[in-house]
Amino acid sequence: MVRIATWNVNSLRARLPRVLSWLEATRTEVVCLQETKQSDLNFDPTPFEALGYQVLHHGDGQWNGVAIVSSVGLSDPIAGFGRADLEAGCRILTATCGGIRVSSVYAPNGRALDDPHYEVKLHWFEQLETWLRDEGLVDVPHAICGDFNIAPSELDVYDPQALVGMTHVSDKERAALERLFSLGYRDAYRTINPEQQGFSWWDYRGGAFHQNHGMRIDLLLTSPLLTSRVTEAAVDRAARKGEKPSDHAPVTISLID
DNA sequence: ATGACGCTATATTAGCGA
Repeated sequence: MVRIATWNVNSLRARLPRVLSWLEATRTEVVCLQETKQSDLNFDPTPFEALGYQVLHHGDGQWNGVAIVSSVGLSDPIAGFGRADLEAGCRILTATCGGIRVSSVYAPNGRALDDPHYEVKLHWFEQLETWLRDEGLVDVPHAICGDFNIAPSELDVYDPQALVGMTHVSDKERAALERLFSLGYRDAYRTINPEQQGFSWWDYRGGAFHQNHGMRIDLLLTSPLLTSRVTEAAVDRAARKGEKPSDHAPVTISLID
């Protein structure tokens, strides 16, 4: 059995103690991190290695930044979409862990429907789709894990009415996700839990977590060869509690061998 | 509620997140 988790940590520097204690407590085999907010030059693998993990980091400064932490091997990395001219802010990193291709992704936010960043977001998903096709990744065991900044359906937000006209729930964003499903990928949490709400992000403001005013935007998309192996999918709400939490909780899937 | 909260940068406010 192998577990794969995804966790937007909102600064790995600020969250390092929590991330390390979570790894120690759960011993999750593969963990994809997003928003490390570090450059590769400043990234220190030592504390992960001290716990028996390998780690790869892809970041260039203050914003974004993704990493993969693994105790079951970490090889054949691809940073970004594999070409410097396609790079868009260090938002995707791929490697092989225990025979599974694993991508840690941090999709652009979009900000607002009438903001230029919204088009950047949609374009990034087009690039992702093209890259997945070119690499043929849907035909191998592959998990795309990360903060997609899209809530797949109305079930995945606390109040659909309150979010009309906002990003994360628009038709174009959801269509971008649907195109990944059309390739053959599946939303592992929703496949295992067809009707259960499993929010993974709650705003820091306004007591959103305690009111469970959240969204499910952190997803693990599995290729067919992996979907058939998924036995569990769960959000670790406890990791959103306590002192200095990220505004995201980790989401974990379990795979049979 | 043009709000809240938290993180970062050669900072003492502004940009960004979702």
